[in-house]
Amino acid sequence: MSRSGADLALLLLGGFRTLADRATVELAARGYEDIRPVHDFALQAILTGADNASELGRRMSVTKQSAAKTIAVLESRGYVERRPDPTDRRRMHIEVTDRGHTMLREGAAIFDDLRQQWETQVGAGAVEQLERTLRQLLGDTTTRLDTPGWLVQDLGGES
Amino acid sequence: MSRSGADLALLLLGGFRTLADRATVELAARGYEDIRPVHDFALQAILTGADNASELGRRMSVTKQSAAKTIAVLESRGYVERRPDPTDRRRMHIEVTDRGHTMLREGAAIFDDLRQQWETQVGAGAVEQLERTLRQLLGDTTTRLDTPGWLVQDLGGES
DNA sequence: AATTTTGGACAGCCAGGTTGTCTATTTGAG
DNA sequence: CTCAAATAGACAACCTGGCTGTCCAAAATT
Repeated sequence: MSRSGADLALLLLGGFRTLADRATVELAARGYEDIRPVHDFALQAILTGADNASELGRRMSVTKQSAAKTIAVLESRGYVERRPDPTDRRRMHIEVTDRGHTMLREGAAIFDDLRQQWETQVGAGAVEQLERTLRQLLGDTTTRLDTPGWLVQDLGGES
Repeated sequence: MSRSGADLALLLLGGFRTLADRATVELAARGYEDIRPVHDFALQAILTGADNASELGRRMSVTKQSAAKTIAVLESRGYVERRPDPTDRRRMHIEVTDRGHTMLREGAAIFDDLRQQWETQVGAGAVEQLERTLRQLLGDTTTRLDTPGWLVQDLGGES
């Protein structure tokens, strides 16, 4: 029964939110309470070369001002440090701290874990198939994951 | 090659964004320039019984204040009308206007169209499989699609 | 009749984007 | 070598779309 296209969109969003929300909860449980997936991804971008605000902005498809704000948050939380670039005095070089590295590792582990849970639910083949289809559909589209204010939601504490 | 769980999350988000962004563009092209999928979904909720702010809030898992804001937007754009409920003078009854109905139909058509495009890209079977898997994984989780500020993005006008 | 619940509105706050403006520095053209 | 253009970053002001808190009027319940 071919459902509507809107349903399909909702399912995709639901899938992402489920993963992201659970990851947020897990991260919080491990002591990274003030962090959401966006920060995780930003950190990853920084680690892989986007070591200044302008470049980070380009990578994440947001303005450099927004990128600077994100960096400020990461810095205040102790995940990165900023220091003047010795060769270009306009730049502030961004470096991921030890805490940042650790958080990144934990984050990746959590996501991998979630993926595995899904595999036990529907079989590894189904998850792979899902990924393959999506990859094929999206091609090389870069996904910007900006301003998901909703990632910060309560997540329904089991009060 | 089993990629990381984070990739999977990004793919899901990317899939949703692709659909949502394209739908926004299409809607705009058809004269609904000030509308994003959230409004579409809110309208749908209103149509199916959430005919007052408090109820709409419950349906969309947001506060009644937020729901009221959304309604105010929809009203100012002419998609709904508010009129006092004759039987309960606390309530403002919300009604979808003709324009609202039309927009809803167009929106659904657009999403269906996008889905069909995907089917021609990867085959109807793959899309169905993807849906089946996601449905299985998500179960009866209700997806809240609040505050996607990012749905409003430029979408890279082809200047 | 009095209390509790509910619907709605208003104010103020926050996050995370945006544009616009400005300075310092580097780069590149002539 | 000099001067113009591009780039990095910061600051301010604004917008959207959530949130909480407070408050009032109208049900609903006791």
